[in-house]
Amino acid sequence: MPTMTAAQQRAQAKLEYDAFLASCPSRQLLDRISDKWVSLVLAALGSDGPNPGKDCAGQPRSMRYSELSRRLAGVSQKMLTQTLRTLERDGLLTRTVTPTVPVTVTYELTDLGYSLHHLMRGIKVWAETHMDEVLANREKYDTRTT
Amino acid sequence: MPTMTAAQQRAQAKLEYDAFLASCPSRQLLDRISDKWVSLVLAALGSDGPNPGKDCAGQPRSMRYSELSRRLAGVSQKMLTQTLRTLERDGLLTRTVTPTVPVTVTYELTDLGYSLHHLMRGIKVWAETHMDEVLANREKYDTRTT
DNA sequence: CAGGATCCCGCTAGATACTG
DNA sequence: CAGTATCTAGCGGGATCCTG
Repeated sequence: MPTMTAAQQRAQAKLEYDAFLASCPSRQLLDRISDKWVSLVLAALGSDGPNPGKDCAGQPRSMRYSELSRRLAGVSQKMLTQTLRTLERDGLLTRTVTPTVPVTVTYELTDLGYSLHHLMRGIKVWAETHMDEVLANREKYDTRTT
Repeated sequence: MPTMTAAQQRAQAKLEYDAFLASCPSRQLLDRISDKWVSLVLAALGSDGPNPGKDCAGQPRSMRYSELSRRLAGVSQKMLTQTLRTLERDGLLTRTVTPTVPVTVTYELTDLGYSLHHLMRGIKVWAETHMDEVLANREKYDTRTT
């Protein structure tokens, strides 16, 4: 096993983690990012809300806590805070505290977070795009006489 | 109450579904596909396990229940069955029962499921790829004296 | 404004046992 | 083999109150 190309070594290193294995850390990571609020937070931070047409402008957008809270309709402060904390811990976003009169806290995606944003946004768009199809499939499934 | 404002109608027409809204069906769909087992099932069905090198060959791969059970280490029959049922109901995969001596059941992605597979696989790969980075970030976060 | 802390309910995931 | 059925513990997550 002496000769191994650099590419092979790199490939091996990449396969180091396998989310199919229960004990693999990447399984936990997958579980963590496979979360409704995570996907929505990332989607919100990655693109501006009011004008979704001009998406992926390049630079991440920063948002305040209250902005996020409003954008993600129905989220509780607990879940929002919790989600933001874990995302910050994982290095997906940064939390900036500005000591203004009432304190101002802004959140912004890191490069790492932005890389995931692209994927997550795709998931969200998929859900919105294929909603009709899925709905139709469910109806077919539920009304089959079999 | 039957009358809807013009703004509401326009909003409805423009972006029929918006996962940011709590009441939108796509929010539920997003929640459903934002699931550990969903992502793993889709990842498993989309590409062969033993030889992941020859990925995305074009036609979906069919797998038996027991195959999936083995591939997704740590999954309970309940969760696997439940996940497969909902995915079937949503039209993401097909369930085929072959009345052999011991009954044989195979699962296979539909075109719709395959379209999602690409995205989900990206998420899984992302988790495996950036695991080290995330782990490092966590350590930094936990050991900061601030 | 942006959370921290606490209580507590509900659903869900897991374990176990049974079946066609 | 490929599930279904049942029971239960655990915790995800909402509601509420409080703070810098």
